[in-house]
Amino acid sequence: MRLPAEAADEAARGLLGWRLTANGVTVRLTEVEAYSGLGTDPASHAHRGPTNRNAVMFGPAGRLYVYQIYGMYNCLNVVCGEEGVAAAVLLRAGEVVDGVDRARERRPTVKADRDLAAGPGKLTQVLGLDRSAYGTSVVDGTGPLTITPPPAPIPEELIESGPRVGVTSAHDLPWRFWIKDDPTVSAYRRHVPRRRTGTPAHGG
DNA sequence: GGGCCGATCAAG
DNA sequence: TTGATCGGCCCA
Repeated sequence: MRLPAEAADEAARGLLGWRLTANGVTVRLTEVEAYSGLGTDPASHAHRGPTNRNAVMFGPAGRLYVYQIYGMYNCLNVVCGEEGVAAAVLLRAGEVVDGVDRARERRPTVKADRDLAAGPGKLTQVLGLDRSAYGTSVVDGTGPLTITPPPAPIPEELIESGPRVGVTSAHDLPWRFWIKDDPTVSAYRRHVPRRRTGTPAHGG
């Protein structure tokens, strides 16, 4: 894979099937999302320009952008694109292929193995990672998370795409990618704006 | 300095 | 469908 050279969506597709290893657990990546950089993608955390939080996105490719969400979960992104572009791939879900015991210790409430890493917060939890991994490299072996390519690339016809999850803008952009029919892919939920008064949320 | 809300998850 | 829980970012 040519992480630095590729646009966010190409890097995202290319990462499907890769193995993520950290703290005794290995996950096969089954779902990702692409986020483009400054000015081009309103859903990207880098959209409004560099801040203390997103600074790593503006640096070289192959480093981890970790952010906390909803006060209690962390999400993993791999920075891609040329330095200064600030694009990244959100690692959304995967299948635990090694270290299932340790994974279950970290997520004691889970029932089926396929749910161990079936979402971005879950994936981070299972790998035993948090914001302390911010800025570390996944490509030079110095960081807690390492990535290795699949035995064979995922065939094009097994890759599906659609709108990103929980994203309020750019719903026309099919920048969520997943492996067709894989049971570990997170359930898609269309973004629903927080409702002020008693308007029914269902219908249609 | 204050207020709002999010690239989520699990339980009812 | 909803509560948990808090940092980042906008506005004043």
